[in-house]
Amino acid sequence: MLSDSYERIYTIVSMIPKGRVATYGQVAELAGLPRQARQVGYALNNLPKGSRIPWHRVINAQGKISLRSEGEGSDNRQMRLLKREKVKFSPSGVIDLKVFRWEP
DNA sequence: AAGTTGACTATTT
DNA sequence: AAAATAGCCAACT
Repeated sequence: MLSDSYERIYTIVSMIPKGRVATYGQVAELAGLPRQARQVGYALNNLPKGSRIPWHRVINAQGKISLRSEGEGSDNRQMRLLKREKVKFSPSGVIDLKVFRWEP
């Protein structure tokens, strides 16, 4: 049984258009849960199995990937998926939020 | 019930 | 510029 907050978060994340990204704080705010960026991450960690939520389009405010076991390796699923969405990464692996941030 | 944890963010070192 | 600190608040144990 998932909390309502989780469902709101999943709903918002599902709305992120292809080729765009959103920060945790932004998702939280859009979901009606301001200041609860952490909760967004928490929710994504508990992603329902089999859901097609584009969790890879959610990144932190620094424009970087925030997965718990990040590691510098290029084999991060998230980065690969984002590249497939035509999202550009800086040489440092940073996404230009000025360009790719989702603005509803 | 009370304390710990965390896919965060902004501020300060 | 990068790393540590503080603030935040719901979910988890």
